[in-house]
Amino acid sequence: MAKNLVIVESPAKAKTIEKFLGADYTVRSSYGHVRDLAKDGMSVDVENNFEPKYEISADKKKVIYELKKLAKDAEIIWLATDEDREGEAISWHLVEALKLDESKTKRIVFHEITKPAITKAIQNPRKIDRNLVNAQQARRVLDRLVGFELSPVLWKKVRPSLSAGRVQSVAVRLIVEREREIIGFEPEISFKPKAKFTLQNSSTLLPAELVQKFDNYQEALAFCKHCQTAQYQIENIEVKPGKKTPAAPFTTSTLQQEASRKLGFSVSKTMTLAQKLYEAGHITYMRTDSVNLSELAINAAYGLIVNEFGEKYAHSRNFTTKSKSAQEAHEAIRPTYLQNAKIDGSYDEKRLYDLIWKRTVASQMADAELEKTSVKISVSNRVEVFQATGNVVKFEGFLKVYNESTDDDDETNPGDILLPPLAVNETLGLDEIICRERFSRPPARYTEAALVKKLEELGIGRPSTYAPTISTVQKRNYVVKESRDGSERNYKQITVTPKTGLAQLELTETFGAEKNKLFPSDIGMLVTDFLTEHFETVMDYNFTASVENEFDNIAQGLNQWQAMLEGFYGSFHSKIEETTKADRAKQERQIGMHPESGEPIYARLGKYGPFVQLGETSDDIKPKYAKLRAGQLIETITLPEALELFKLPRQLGNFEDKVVTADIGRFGPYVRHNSKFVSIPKDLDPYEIDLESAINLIKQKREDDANKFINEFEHQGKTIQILNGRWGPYIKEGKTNYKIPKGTIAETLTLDEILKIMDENPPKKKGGRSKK
DNA sequence: CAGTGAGCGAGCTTCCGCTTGACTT
Repeated sequence: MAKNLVIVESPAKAKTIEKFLGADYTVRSSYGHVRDLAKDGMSVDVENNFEPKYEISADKKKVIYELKKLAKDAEIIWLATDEDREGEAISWHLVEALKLDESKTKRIVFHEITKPAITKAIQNPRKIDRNLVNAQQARRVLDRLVGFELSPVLWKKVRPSLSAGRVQSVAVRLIVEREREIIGFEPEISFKPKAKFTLQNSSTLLPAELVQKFDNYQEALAFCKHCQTAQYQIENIEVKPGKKTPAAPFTTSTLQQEASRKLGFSVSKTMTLAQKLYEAGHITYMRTDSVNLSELAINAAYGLIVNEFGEKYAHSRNFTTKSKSAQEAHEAIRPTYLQNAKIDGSYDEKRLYDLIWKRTVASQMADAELEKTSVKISVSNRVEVFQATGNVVKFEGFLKVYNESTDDDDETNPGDILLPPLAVNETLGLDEIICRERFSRPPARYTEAALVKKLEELGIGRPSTYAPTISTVQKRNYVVKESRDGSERNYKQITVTPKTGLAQLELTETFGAEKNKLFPSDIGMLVTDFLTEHFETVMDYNFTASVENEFDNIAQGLNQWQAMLEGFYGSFHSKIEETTKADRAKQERQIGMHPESGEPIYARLGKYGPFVQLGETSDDIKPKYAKLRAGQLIETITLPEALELFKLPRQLGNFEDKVVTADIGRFGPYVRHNSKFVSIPKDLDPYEIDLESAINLIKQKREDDANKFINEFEHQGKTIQILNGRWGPYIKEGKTNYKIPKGTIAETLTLDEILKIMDENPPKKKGGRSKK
């Protein structure tokens, strides 16, 4: 039995460290937190100094059992959890849960998994920092109080099963407010002429853009008319050196952003892949807020760059974190072995690794040196000037391997834009002017990764919670991630060429198309409004930052954790009591009147979601209802859109003595006949479809269903069918489906074989994990 | 599965941060 037991948080880390430490050390993992506030109820005694009730988490019982056994026989137990608030608390909870003897327990910390770092840590043990632990308890208890007191208010005042919390509610608020900025946005129009000039000594054309812009069509037209006969001359040429510095190595947040922009990965996909890379030993820990690289890594990068690209490409640097909330318990995300430019793995794992490798190497490379040339071109008898810009990369430096993307625009790569040789006072000829109407753009909707970036800037959430938070707000239906088609609009354009003269055109473009963006739902907007009205403090974007400040004070021993909670809870709880007496939150808007009947039309949020209502509820006649379509909001739906909704369902006529209707449901347009549903394909329209096409669809569906049938058996009075489904053959008994194992030939299965399969492949339960 | 939109009421829902798998689609 080993003399020493070392406990870390992650099993992959344990494996690595064990190799460094040798036979006298057993290294095990706690798998994160082992104890938490008891699962049911508040488990915080607010009457009694916020006494927390902790319990060993259900999934950690076994871990604790194993660790207890090992601890009993060890001479020294080294608690090597992460060096941050949560890590310190894990160590303390381990002491409590394992009932460790303080005299044989030591606390050690290291930020990087290298042999010198670990050896040094072993030589410098300390005691558990109780102040830091208390800061964590304050954080934990505050989050429980906020979440478990706010959520029930929502159940009563809005709808059951909703949730609110310090992090998720602010995340939703960001999306709601951004949407409202977009709704209220009035685009400003402008006209900015772009020209191409001919040169005397060269056949290449010189592209240039007017520095000024016009804010109405008449001014733009007057300018373009003038340009037909104007003289053009180079007024001056300015050459400015510039440089570009590589971005810092990846943190969780920047990795998520770049993987989203460059590879199109969702935040959770990035994390799943990174976890795989980490477990395979390819990269360092992937949940980190640090941009720090170990000395070992910096040296390895230097050697590699000198070797690969030459000495002048190498530039060792260490980056400092901008984020104030960073706790920096780990290194930045980097390849474990930089010499491995390629690894084995799935296609996406390789792509993510490649991104990490390039970003890390580039961060240790020289600045790129650029040269920006700016040429001003005067227009005779006008004050406006055209400008041509050229960009030349004089020395590519880090750009040789990597260039960071931005959210704003597609044109991010500063490739060379070469200008032909030019001289001051040189006269130019006009080849073409295109002056098109431009519309200013509203702020962009958040992508998942852009939301993570914003949350990090506000200090809200941690690397381990960004991905879960994004999935929570979607699970609660506060937010949907969607792609939406844009709409069309007209724009004016004036073109001038020497040959064809001046032409005025009216053209169309699509705008506002969105891909994988976050949109708020009606319920998300309602909950946000309700919470901001009653709980301004918690919903404030600075709430987390200010409580973090107080946690820091506790960690430094300047304040007592219960005292801090007392200060918060008093006013918070009285707000809760107050709100319990407040009115139910509801969302209702009168859109207008029906143009023929004069009945009022409302948009409302009901039990089953948002809908429009035609007529008053109090009338003797029942009002007519229709559900809102995906993408429509109570806040923005218009009268014509509402009228359109009432046109469905349409009765198309009778087929086989049963009525045929067309409507749009959750899964898109459908035709219904004899309580059977048939999807309407994209090329047909539920508003237009006639009885004949609908009958064809029904007949087609029947034929498909007939092909679906493979076999049928009777067993104990029940019918068991073998059917062809979307994912191959399956067994159907009543309403339950059973999977058939791969490689089984469904056509020849006997009843006995089928019963055996049904027995071995029980149907999955609905609604996720059932709790005991 | 996609019709619903009144009311009653039992029993339930919920937080954030650490970690992995075990799941489905």
